Amino acid sequence: MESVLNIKLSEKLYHRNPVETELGRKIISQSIELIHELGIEDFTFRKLALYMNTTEAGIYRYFENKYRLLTYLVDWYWSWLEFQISVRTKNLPDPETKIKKLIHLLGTPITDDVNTSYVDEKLLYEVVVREGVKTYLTKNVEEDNKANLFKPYKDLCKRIEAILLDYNSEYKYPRTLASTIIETGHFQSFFSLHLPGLTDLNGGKENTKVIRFLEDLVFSALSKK
Amino acid sequence: MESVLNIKLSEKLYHRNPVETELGRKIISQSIELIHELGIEDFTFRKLALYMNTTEAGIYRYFENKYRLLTYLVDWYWSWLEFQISVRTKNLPDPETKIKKLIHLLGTPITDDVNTSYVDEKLLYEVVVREGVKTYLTKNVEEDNKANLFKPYKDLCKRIEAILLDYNSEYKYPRTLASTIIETGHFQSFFSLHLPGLTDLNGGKENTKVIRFLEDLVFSALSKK
DNA sequence: CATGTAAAGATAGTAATACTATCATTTCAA
DNA sequence: TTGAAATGATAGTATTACTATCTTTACATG
Repeated sequence: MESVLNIKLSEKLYHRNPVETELGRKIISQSIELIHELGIEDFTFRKLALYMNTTEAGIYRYFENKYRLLTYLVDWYWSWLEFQISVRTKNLPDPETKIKKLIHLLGTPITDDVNTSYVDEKLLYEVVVREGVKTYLTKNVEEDNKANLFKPYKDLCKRIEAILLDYNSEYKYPRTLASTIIETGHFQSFFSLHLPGLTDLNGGKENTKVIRFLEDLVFSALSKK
Repeated sequence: MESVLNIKLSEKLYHRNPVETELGRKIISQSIELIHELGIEDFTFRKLALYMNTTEAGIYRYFENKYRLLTYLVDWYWSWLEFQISVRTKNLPDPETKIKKLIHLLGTPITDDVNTSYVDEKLLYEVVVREGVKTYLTKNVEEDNKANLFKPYKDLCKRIEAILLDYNSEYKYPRTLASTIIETGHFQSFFSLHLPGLTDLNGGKENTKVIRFLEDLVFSALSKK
């Protein structure tokens, strides 16, 4: 077994399942590196083929185009994160601690998970922060949504929603708050690194300040008046 | 005078100032339509030239590439919105009313402003919601930021920050909350239209539910404990 | 009225992108 | 040993993302 943790993703995402072959797994790991380096706009399958010493046609056998590949990577990340959250909050005593834990998990690029050999989670986290929204902010969202391409994201939102409701079952917008936490965590983390003028959260080590902001925001929203 | 309201944008955004010529203004109005129709990924200068019955080379004389044009449009929108907020909150009696007003302005695509002849604000609003973040979620953010390409966005955040502080001068994250309101407003509005599974805000007319969620979120965050 | 200049139109060309197709070779499993 | 699946090698096509050049139009000024 190459990987202890096996993440199953929709077959609509690929032509040939990349986790089943050597080349497929190499496409995953190397594309994370190259998208990280170039950004999705400048990233091409030709460049990836050169980068990993294979042929363009070979990559097209696995993925229809670079946006499908990106969606695959992002979906993989959401599934992995949901798994992390489920495992790491399971035995926590109360909902408050759970919420703190999950905000922490959302904001912290975890050091490379030894159970997933061909994915560098730290790098993937940065790719998801910068490129993730580009999977759904498109003209064909609805079509892609019908094909269930955003299921892992929805599942993650639902899990977070359940934890939020556990803390305050009266709260009116649990799912909205769930997606807000995820997206806000990402773009504030991006701002603090690259556009410091847009946030008060710079300077701190890692994302500690983003995490504190989110805690403040979430607990004030959830507290009953 | 074609346009009563004149918005001045950085010269780094264009080769030739589009507002000064007939063709330039036509590029603005028609590109909003075509980006709205195709999405920025499928939009090309060639298609735009065909669409507006001119030549590709002509468009390149105004804008370096489609992303610069997009940034121009988005910057225009932020400047226009900041102006709207400043005018429409100026004479309001108290900070609470001002905050409500600005959330309303952020969430509502205002019907076409008669003062800006060559821009359809409703259409532009939808373009900004779907494509806006793609101007800064790139590999070259920092470079573009140095060239001041995001100044209108920063100015808007600062204005919102000032209003938030007016309501509660003790609040620790006013600028972060400002950018959070803007971005959350956009993507929740997008979710409610295209990915209803991700939000509790569907069904309502226009963005009223998004607006109510934001009010709830902002006032809980700002209220002193 | 003549003339100069700025803008726009017309046309062409080039390197890179985004694919698809075909055929040969390797691998490994029955 | 044989056959299927995966990979590699090569080629080709339409489109994209530009740049360059030359002509025409418009209009402003002396």
